[in-house]
Amino acid sequence: MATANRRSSISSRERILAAARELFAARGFKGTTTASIARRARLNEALIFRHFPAKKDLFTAILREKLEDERLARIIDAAECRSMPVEDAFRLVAERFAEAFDPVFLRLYYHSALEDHALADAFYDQFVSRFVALVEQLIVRGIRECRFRNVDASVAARAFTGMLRSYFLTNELFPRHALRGDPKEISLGFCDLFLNGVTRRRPARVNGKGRRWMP
Amino acid sequence: MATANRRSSISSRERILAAARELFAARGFKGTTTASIARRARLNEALIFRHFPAKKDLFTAILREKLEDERLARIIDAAECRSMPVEDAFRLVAERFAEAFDPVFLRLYYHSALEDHALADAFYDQFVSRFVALVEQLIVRGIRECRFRNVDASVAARAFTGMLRSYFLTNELFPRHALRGDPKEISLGFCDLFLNGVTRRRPARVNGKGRRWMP
DNA sequence: TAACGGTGTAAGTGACCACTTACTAGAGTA
DNA sequence: TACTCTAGTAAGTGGTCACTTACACCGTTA
Repeated sequence: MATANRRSSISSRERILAAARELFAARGFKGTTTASIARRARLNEALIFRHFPAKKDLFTAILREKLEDERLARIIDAAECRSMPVEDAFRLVAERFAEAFDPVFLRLYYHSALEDHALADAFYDQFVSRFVALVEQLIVRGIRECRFRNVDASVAARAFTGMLRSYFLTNELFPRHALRGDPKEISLGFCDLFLNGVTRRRPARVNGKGRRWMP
Repeated sequence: MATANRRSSISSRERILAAARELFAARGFKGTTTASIARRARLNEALIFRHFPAKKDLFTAILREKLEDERLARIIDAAECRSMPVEDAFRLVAERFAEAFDPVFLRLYYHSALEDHALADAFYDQFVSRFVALVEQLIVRGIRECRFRNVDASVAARAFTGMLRSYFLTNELFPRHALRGDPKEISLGFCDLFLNGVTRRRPARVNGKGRRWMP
């Protein structure tokens, strides 16, 4: 510790948080030692306990930061969506989702969900379920405006958000199998599939009746 | 320990595996102690180390069991799908997925994926990626047979499998927000959405042109 | 019956971990 | 200068953990 002497406690607090965020994300709560956090933050382990009464409080502080993230709040703010055609609203929502995606937090989030941490539930309440609800409202509106079929809105909302969530989760956890391409474009591809499905519309030249067409 | 005396080593091995499976699933690898496994299996901790050289070998034994699961192998066996219309193949695949779903294993799997366990990757290679590949082949076939639009098959395959995976994952991790209803029916609902999308087909009475219809 | 091997156990053991204690260094202020 | 307050540290401490050791029990077989 030749140099490091004159450092404000604010910056050391930030350094502890940053180091802890990365380590908790990579190894989970139990898998991360306070000694390793101190090592990565390049400061003494005892300092951690000056700033946070216990290891678990450090963990909750990190999740809480996200709970107060304004960028995330913007995604579930439906205001702008109301004034545009539903189809465009879907595209906007998908793009926003791709923008807000944070791989470090994703890992933290699933770690804490699996470890049954109360804050993961809080995060779900505050963001995920409201995001699903926003999508559901859009679908209901689409049906009312006769643009959408009369589908089950809650199932459809899960389907749409599921495509997005699963895509980002898999890309992060299994990078070897990640889908190549710009995440925003792929998210827009999901929009197209969600809106139109894969089935071909009535073909230009009808050469059969019912559901049986020739290949 | 009044009674328990005459018990075969086979049954104790099974009991160790069963106890470990539940605990690892609930708390992850680091979060589970060998003492707690012994307590749940109602036997002495030292016995665990007679059957498995180390804790991690117990964990890998559990994942390996799944890797050899025949029921899972059936899902990605495309044989039966080839002889039926693509639409029906999708419904079959979705139903099989719902049948094979195992919540205990799901947790184990994501725990090990987050903890960067090599066997999680092996599981992805052996099942998940082959499942996605099967769906992708079905889509390619649907396009070739002119039943499907000319969509990007790999994106569409992720979309379809993502709906299913995300639905089951969320139901397990956030039961308070679980979608009510029979999982098989909901999976079939996803099929419908995937095949047809949400957008309404050309309406019976056309009362406008372009994309702007009246509500 | 005596030696053996498979099944089980109680009691460690050293390593590691979250957290504490008791201390130093220096800046601000009277 | 003397006091105080804050930032920082080295060296514990008690508890927990994965894993080991040494031994008991008992059915089988030579």
